[in-house]
Amino acid sequence: MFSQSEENYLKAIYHLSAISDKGISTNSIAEKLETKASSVTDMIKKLSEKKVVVYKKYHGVHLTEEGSKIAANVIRKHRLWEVFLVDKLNFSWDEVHDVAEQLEHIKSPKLINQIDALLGFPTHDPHGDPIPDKDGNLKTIDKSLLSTLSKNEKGICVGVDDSSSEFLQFLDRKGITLGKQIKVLEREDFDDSFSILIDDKKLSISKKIANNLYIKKT
Amino acid sequence: MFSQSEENYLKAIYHLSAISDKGISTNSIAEKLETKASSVTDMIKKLSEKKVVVYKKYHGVHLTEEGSKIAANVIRKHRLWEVFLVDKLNFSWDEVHDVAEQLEHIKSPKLINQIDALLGFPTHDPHGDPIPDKDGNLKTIDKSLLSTLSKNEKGICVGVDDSSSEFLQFLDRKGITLGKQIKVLEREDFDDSFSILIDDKKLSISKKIANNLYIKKT
DNA sequence: ACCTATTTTTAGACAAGTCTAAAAATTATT
DNA sequence: AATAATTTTTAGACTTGTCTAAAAATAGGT
Ligand SMILES: [Mn+2]
Ligand SMILES: [Mn+2]
Ligand SMILES: [Mn+2]
Ligand SMILES: [Mn+2]
Repeated sequence: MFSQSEENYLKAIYHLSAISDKGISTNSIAEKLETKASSVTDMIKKLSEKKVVVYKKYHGVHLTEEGSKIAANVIRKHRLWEVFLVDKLNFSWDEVHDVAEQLEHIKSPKLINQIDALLGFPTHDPHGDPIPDKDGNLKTIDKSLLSTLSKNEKGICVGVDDSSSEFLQFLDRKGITLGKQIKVLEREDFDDSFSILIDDKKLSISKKIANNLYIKKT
Repeated sequence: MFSQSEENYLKAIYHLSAISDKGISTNSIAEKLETKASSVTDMIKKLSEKKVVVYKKYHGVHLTEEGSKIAANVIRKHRLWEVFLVDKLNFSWDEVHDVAEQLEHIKSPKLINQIDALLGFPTHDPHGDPIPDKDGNLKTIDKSLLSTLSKNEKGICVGVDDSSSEFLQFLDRKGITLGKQIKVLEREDFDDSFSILIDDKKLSISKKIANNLYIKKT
């Protein structure tokens, strides 16, 4: 069995692995978990003992097959709970993360399978992130950051890169929610801002926003 | 904020207080939590520092107003989650306890209030135990152990004293579930067993069972 | 290749929660 | 009231997970 803390480390390493595919550095884990590098080194040794990560001193870690499965399962639980909170309990997408961070550690296979069924076996969480299946496999859909679209390209909002409540509430205020159709009217080379069309309304989108919103081109 | 462990101690003391109303002994807490008396003494000191129990060395503890509220709230969460598991996720009444034991420690007022609403503000858990309201008040219904009924008395099954899955599964096999009408046909003085009528069928009930099943007389 | 800046690991400490074994206090028995 | 049995507390130790400060290794720049 793995402790809450161990699960959080595995999850962090899993997420970091999606970007770099090299050994995951001690510092990057520390930053993600808001802890100190020395704590990370300690924990990594323990996880290495348990055969869920491979550790080469001074050269970072990567997950073993088993470690990867455990991490994917925690992420599966996290995202299913997020869907539950939004679909069944009227939470908004910017309120779910902290609660899911707790719920993801509940140990009961039946519980999460029943939640999965109750929700109709959803494939994505409220932020557009894919939900791993029971074996830990997850299919990534084809999506692009808004910032990579060119003038006149169209698409549907399918996800966010930053799930902070500040960003999500900002999107809410602008009327941007997942599923909405958008079209790029203009790219401003000057400040990398965008002019887009959404709900038949023209909207100005800063560089920062464009770098955190995923679009599925149509 | 209170840790998972602290919450479990408060809950144990709360439950023990329902029976004795004298100072709760170190040993009884240790037994309930399956830990050692020395560990209990340590924890009690900490809880006393935090003003949630009153502690007199060698003479046991009792909850303060605040401690009682915290305990009632944990119990409220435990029982609401149990109802959720049975009503919404097809758990049977003998499967819910261990999962609820984990879920009761999730910290999110909104979460539990929404669960409460989703369930239609239930007043009792699947074992017939009352659910405390938001202020920690709980109304006890008038119920008697089957073992206290006399010949020809009638009533409805409203609760169990022992919630172990062994006992609950035993009741299931006998066809005894909450809400069912029963009538005492005979009391055997020899072994304190009972002969009862349930679903128009005659059933023999041992002393042990009669001591763990609550009836609301009608 | 050498020096410097950065990253990572080690060493030692601490808080929370638990345990065993021994001492102290309470309660029960004669 | 004295002694025996039981309960409770203390003392010291251990585990998990964390931290700070110092040492060691790596990576970068000239
Ligand atoms: Mn978490
Ligand atoms: Mn999410
Ligand atoms: Mn219960
Ligand atoms: Mn419980």
